[in-house]
Amino acid sequence: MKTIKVPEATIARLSVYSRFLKQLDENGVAIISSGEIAKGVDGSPAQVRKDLAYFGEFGIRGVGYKVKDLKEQITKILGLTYEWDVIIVGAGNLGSAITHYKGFKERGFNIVALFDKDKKKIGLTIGDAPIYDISQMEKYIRNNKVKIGVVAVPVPYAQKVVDVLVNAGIQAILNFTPCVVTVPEHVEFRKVDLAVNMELLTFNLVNYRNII
Amino acid sequence: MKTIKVPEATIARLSVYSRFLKQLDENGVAIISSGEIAKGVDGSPAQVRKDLAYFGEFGIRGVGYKVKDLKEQITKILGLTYEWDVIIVGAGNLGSAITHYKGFKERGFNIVALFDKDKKKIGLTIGDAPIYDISQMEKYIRNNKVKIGVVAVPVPYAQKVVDVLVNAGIQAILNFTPCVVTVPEHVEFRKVDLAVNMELLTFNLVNYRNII
DNA sequence: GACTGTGAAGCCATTCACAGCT
DNA sequence: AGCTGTGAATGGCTTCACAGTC
Repeated sequence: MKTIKVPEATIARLSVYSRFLKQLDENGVAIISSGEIAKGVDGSPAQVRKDLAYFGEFGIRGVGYKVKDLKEQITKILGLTYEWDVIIVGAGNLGSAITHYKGFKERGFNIVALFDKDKKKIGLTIGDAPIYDISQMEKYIRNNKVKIGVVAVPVPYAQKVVDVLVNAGIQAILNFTPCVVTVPEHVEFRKVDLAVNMELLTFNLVNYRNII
Repeated sequence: MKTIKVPEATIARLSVYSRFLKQLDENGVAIISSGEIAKGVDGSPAQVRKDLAYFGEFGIRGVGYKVKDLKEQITKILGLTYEWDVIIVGAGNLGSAITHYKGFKERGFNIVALFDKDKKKIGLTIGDAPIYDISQMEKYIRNNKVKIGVVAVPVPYAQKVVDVLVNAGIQAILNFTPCVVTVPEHVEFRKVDLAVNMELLTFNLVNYRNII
């Protein structure tokens, strides 16, 4: 258990390195330098080395990194040596898209169930994942010891859904709803805000590029 | 035209303030302090003031900010006084979810068309937006002077799609494909990486919370 | 008295540059 | 000679604390 603080940006990059290394490994590349990693992920060599240095010495001086070893180390750091069961709350378009998203299964995240309040959807499946009534959610989380929940419901329900998740003992939440929700300290929480990303684009267009 | 550099994090927060102010305005709130904004968006009062100070003096000392005025100012800063036409490349689950996403239309982003290579999808519509053949994309962008494109295609096609967008004169790209793509300097580019967000959660679970 | 606007301080992340291995 | 690992320097964002205004 490390005590020094690792920047969040470092973890985000490790995730990207890890995908890149997986590719390299599949293509039979055995050794790679920080400079080549940097090129492959659009970063700087020094940053690649610094990021890795938070967790140990994985390279060979004068040579580089063994692709297979480094990939495994990062996989372990990111907690991806296990598969994670994930539930999705909200079986609308976004919930459905996330369920189908290839990137999750590839990385060890299994969507095991969706929950919705719309009676017409209950009993259907999306991909392999069944849709259950939201009233069953708390029990399901407890029985199956689900640790990760994704929230993809309309804004007015978000806080209520999060409260149920927390109450059921979920450990981590990824929220796609564009509103502020409060979560107790002991639950990991992240937000993906699509509108904010769009508005970062338009800000730059009008302020730095004289569009319109 | 400002020359001092505004942190990207500031813009992201402005986007959130702006939504919060819209709510307040709809609820008839006329004046608000930086402290109350901070509470509403889960931030700090000093940060709210600093963020706003990059763009001018919008408040009244001893009083606070006029909600309506501030909302309008931020709307202008973010470039949201216009409506933006947006096209989506990839009419799969993700493209479809983004098209339906309420948060975009509310903020002035109109999905005007989708493009796909699957002949079975061509001619269908998602919401109000028609799906066209990808071969028509370049012409469509030129004719309609579309400025923003969203990329939601499988990894192997991402770079090719981006090249076509750039070539057609698109100004900004929001990319949902989890891979590195290169874009020329003059095009605004942002990436939303769902797997990275998930892995930030699992990293924290295994490293700081002893899960598993 | 209350709240904004802001220079200064503090903190955190990235980049530099070089010592240490192979 | 080549590349990693890392302390030091830099740069940037956030927080502090207080002067200025209503």
